[in-house]
Formats: sequence, structure tokens, C-alpha cells
Amino acid sequence: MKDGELDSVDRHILYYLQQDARRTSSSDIAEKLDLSPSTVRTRIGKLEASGVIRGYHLDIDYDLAGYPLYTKIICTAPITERDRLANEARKVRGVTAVREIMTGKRNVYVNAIGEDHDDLNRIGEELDRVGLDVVDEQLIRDEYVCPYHGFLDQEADAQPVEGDTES
Amino acid sequence: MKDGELDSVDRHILYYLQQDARRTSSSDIAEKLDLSPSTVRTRIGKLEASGVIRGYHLDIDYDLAGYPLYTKIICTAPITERDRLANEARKVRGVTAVREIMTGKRNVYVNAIGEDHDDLNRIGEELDRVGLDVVDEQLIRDEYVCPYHGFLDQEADAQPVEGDTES
DNA sequence: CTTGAAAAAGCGTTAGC
DNA sequence: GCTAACGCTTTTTCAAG
Repeated sequence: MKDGELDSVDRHILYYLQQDARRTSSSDIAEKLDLSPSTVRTRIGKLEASGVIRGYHLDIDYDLAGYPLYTKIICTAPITERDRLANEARKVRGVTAVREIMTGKRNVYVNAIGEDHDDLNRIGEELDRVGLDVVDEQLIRDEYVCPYHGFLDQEADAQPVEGDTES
Repeated sequence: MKDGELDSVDRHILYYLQQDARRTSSSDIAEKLDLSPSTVRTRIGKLEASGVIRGYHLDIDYDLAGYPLYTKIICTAPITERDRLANEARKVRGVTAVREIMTGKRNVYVNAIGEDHDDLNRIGEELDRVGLDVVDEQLIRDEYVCPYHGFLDQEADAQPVEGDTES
């Protein structure tokens, strides 16, 4: 599938899947879009095959789950190595996300969970051993993931979402 | 449910759901854990009710989807307002994630998708209007989400996969 | 926590518009 | 590319042990 070739149907499918990727079936989406379940199933299959949909993940409240040491580790990597090092970072036990930043010295962000302070130290050391230069580390107090609203009304605007009437 | 009261079964369930939250059924997990599907379903229900599982999200390759302007906006908020402002930031169109950092001046991280550069400017302005002080903004080149391996062998290590090697 | 039934829902495939 | 319909598989629900 070609890049950026999502039509309105695709975007709506992504939107609805974002809400509840586990319990929203093709039939549910088909109903909302006035399409047949087959069509939605085919579309989802293509979105997965093309790589637009990379997977379906859990949103976990790590704090509630008993892991209070959720941290953001900011690193520096040489541009030529950034890609490789970011990939190495993913393998470090405790790491939950890696983001590569286009420019600047703080160009690799690693989210990680430590079971205790020793474990946090270990993660930092392993990142260092990989070749990443740890320049900062901060406790994440809270994290909210939001669905991207742009899938809904990117071309047709002025479609207010419920919520601006909140008190 | 009480905090940090996850037992081995709960953690394994979280682990398997992390892999593919959409297509991993209770039965699949039950089979891997040598439990009945009912048990797994009950556990998942409790994890959801307790808030440990906050939701099931899509992992989207925004670049492939035709949204190349995936950015990280770093903001400063007064500690006393941080919580409220972070919540406001979630409502800004284009925002896909908000992270509150415990300490420091760079204490609110916002991930957002802009449709074009004007759109990025709008997002920055809206964050500013909300009361957040934008101190930095960077293009995210790539993002990888990883399952937290700690769910598997947090107390007993060197155990690659779940095994019923219990004596 | 498990079993075992019935009921429901999803899915893949086909053929056809 | 979308729809419809078939049959099959799977999951869920709900009883009870």
C-alpha cells in the first residue's frame, strides 16, 4: 500500500480502533460507518499489512500496577548511530518505549520502568554500555494517551467534539 | 482492588495482552497459562475495573499514515497547576499523549501530530493559551513501543518463557 | 477456580454487483 | 472496490460444582 493514501473510511476505522482496540469489532465499526463488516475487515487487513497499524497495545497504569518508578531517560547518540542505538535500547529490560528525535543533543528518549532504585541504576548503566549517553532522568508522574482526533474531520472541520461544553 | 496486588497470573495476562491486545483472546491466554478461559476473563475484568488496564490502543505508524509531523513539545507548568494544565493539553486537537514529569522546569511533555506547519503552530499556540509555557519542540523521527518484560519474570529471573516447570 | 452446556458473535470465503 | 450470504470457528455467557 502506498504512503499517505488513507481515505476517509480508513481514517474512521483508525479512529474507532483507537478508542478500544480490543472490543471494537469490524462489525461495530461497519455499523457506525454504514458499511459491511467485510469491507471493514478488508480495510483493517490492508492497514495492518501496509504497516500503518503496527499493533494493538495495552494502556497500563503502571503506578496502580505496583510499579511506581516509571521514568523518562534522555540520552544523546551520535546521529550516525542513533538508529542502531535506539534499537539496542529497546532490548534493555524495563524499557517500554524509545523515541528518536530528529535533531539536537537530547535525541533519544527512553521510557522505562524500574522495580526499585537499583533497577533504575541498572537500566541507566545498560543504556550507557550500549553506547547511549544518559544526560537526564526524570520520574514520570502520570501519562495520558489520547486518540488522535485528526482522523475524524481533517478535511471537514467545524465539527466540535463533545467536551467543550464542560464546566 | 488494592495497589500492587498483582500476582503472577495477572502479570502474565498483562504480558500476553501487551503483545497483541486485539487478537489475543482470553482463551489464548488461558491455554498458555494452563488455566480456564473463565478465570482469565475474570482476571481481565478485575484488572480493567481496578484501573490497572486503562484501555487498548492502536500503535499507528503516523509517518506511513501520511502524518510526517509527529512532534514532542516540551512545556513548563507551575507545579500547582501542572495537573490541571496537563489535562487541558489532552483536549487540544492533534495531541496524542501527555506526560507529567515529577520535577524540573521541563515538566510537561506533549506529543502531537500536526497536519502541516501551520497546524503545528496552532497546537503550540493553543498550549500557550491554556497556560503552558512551551520551551522546546522537536520532530520525532521514530517511536517504538515495547512490552514491559518485567511482567514475566520479575521475581524469578533467567526464565525465558513461562514454563509449567513448577515442582 | 473449574466445568460444560447453549447462545452469540466474529471471521474467511465465495459469488455477484 | 463494496456487498451479501453461507458455513465454520471461536468466544462469551451462565449455570453449577
